[in-house]
Amino acid sequence: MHCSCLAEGVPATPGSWISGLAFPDWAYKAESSPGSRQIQLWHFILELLQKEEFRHVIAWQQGEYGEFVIKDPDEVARLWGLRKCKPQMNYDKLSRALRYYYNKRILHKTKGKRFTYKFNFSKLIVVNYPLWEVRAPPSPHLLLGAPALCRPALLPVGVQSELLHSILFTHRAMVEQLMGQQTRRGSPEASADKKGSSSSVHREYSGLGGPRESLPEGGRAFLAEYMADGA
DNA sequence: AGCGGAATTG
DNA sequence: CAATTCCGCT
Repeated sequence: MHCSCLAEGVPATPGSWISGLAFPDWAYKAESSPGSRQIQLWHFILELLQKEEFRHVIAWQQGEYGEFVIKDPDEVARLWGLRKCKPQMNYDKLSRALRYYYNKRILHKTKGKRFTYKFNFSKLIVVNYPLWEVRAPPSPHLLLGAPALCRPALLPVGVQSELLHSILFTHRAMVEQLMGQQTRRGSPEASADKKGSSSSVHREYSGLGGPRESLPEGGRAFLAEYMADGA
């Protein structure tokens, strides 16, 4: 169904990992056990954030990389309680859970801004994924790792495809907003094919710095970004 | 609104 | 182990 990533013939040594390329620490521990793991709050947040039908409930803060605003705290709490079968959930409890993420370095609070938090995507992220490429960084927030651009990266075993999906969408959405570039050709999104085949996320990522060269080695492209803030 | 300790839970 | 519940403090 998915994950042609690891079966590409490249020896995927668990633990060893192309130098300099990594997900944030917390991205590794999503669903360690096969299939059956309880949904995590940050995962759920990411999930809501990537669907535009919740734009009025929770959304990325334009201009700030990784920063999001909970526009309707009660509704988010209700949704979260629905997912976890916790009808007594409210924003007070949910926010406590979010606060536990501070120490875990997953989130931190944006002081002064109401209901505003920020993901700690502090590290370079490079993903081996079909037909994805990001080029020249017009924004001061984005520094493209030139040496990393044309180097293949393996997905670590911990990162599951679902999470990968979320992170990819997260990146695209945030990059778009950073560029002030809501312009999409046609109608992308994962609307059509969420499940199905491995080739579900085919989207030409153009518009980031004009015309590009063709993709390296037969359809494989690499997404490379630095997140703005440090730890 | 936001923080974090403490006890509890599955 | 990641919340959930409760709550006193600022």
